[in-house]
Amino acid sequence: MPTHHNISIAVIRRLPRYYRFLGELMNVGLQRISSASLSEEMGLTASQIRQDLNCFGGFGQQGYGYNIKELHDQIGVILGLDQPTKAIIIGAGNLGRAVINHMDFGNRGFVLEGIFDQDKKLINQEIKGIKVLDTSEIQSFCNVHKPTVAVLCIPKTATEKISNLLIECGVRGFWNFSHYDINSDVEGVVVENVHMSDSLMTLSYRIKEANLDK
Amino acid sequence: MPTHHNISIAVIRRLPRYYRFLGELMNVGLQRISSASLSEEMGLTASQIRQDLNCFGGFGQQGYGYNIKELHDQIGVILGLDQPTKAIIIGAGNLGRAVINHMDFGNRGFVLEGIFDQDKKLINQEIKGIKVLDTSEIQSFCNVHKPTVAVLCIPKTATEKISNLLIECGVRGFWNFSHYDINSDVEGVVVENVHMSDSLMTLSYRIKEANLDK
DNA sequence: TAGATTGTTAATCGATTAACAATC
DNA sequence: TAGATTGTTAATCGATTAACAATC
Repeated sequence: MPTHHNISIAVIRRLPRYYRFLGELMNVGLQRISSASLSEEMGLTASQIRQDLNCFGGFGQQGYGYNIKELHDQIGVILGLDQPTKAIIIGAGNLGRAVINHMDFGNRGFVLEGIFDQDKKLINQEIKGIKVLDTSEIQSFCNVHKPTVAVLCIPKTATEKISNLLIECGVRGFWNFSHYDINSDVEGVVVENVHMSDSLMTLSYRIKEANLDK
Repeated sequence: MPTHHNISIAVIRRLPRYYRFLGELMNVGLQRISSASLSEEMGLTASQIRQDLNCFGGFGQQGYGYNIKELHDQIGVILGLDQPTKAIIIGAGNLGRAVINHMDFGNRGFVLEGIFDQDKKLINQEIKGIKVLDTSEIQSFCNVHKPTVAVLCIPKTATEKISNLLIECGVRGFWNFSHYDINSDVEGVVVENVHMSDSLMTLSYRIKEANLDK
């Protein structure tokens, strides 16, 4: 079981990308690949690939390269995809429903166990076989099911209050789609802020810059 | 008009966050703020804030700090939010519809002008007042409307072909939600890969790591 | 064995932080 | 003027890249 500490966030953010590319190569039927070939495939340096992988152990073999399936599966284990983490989602509006229907939680290391909303029209509806519960039931649900992670698809005005409640209820991680930055000064609480709007504005800047010369 | 070159991507990615925080402070009715106060608010160093802002010019005043509204609006201009870029969206499934309904394109520097899907059941439906067109009409639509950006909410299997078509049609930027990495070796084409799955797997890793000691 | 390619150390590069003179 | 705070240069830190000995 890999228990590697102090891995930089830059490396961690590249892991899912390695996982994805190796998965493709696997599907294509390839057995082995060198860091040089993979670097060409992925558009980064062979050095970086070897450095990254060596944070977690020697997966390669001198003179041979890396076994694609083995490396793919190992990265899956490093990411924790084999030990599903219990998750709930707060907010079943447009975005929440799209996340529920679109995301393959099972293959990303999570199992979705609860959906909450405050809208009376949504409560008791079923989405992907899970019944939408009233947000007032979050606390009692958490006491029973003890989810580790909450996906937040709620307006920014509600995020601070809800995230504090959830931390009290034992939630240890947030996948946060709201436009509010959760500041997790609480020990052991992890936040992944998605901030789609920020991403879109970044594109706006870069489009403009790319066309300055024209 | 700001025409600043060679700004690092790290700085650019912080701009929307500054914009967001300054917007909040503005709404609260504040007039001015020092880099020191803003750094506390945002959880980064005052040095970094001053460095970042100085990439684009001297917005502050010694002994006083920054005028919140002025700085907010300037960053908006830097991001290009005042000159809306024409966009189309390809894919009106769960995710596509959520993006259309949920994203405030108008306040993020874009105007959504077209929606495309290949599903006969969706074609001719209206979403947010825009009629869904068949993907076969992309080319003729682009000839007339000349959109600059395409939002891709399609499966990864379709992404390479569609993105090549769009580049031929004059599209210069992609907001890509598919699990395929568009490689924009084409001069002047900008890609913002969203990769929600990667984000989720990153959370899986970090949750696991944060709880190793337990 | 010879060739290939890793794992790992050292060098480089870039980004962040600290310091302080300039100035409002 | 004195105090505050910026703009900017210099120092530090960390991440990426290059190089090469180890080894399959």
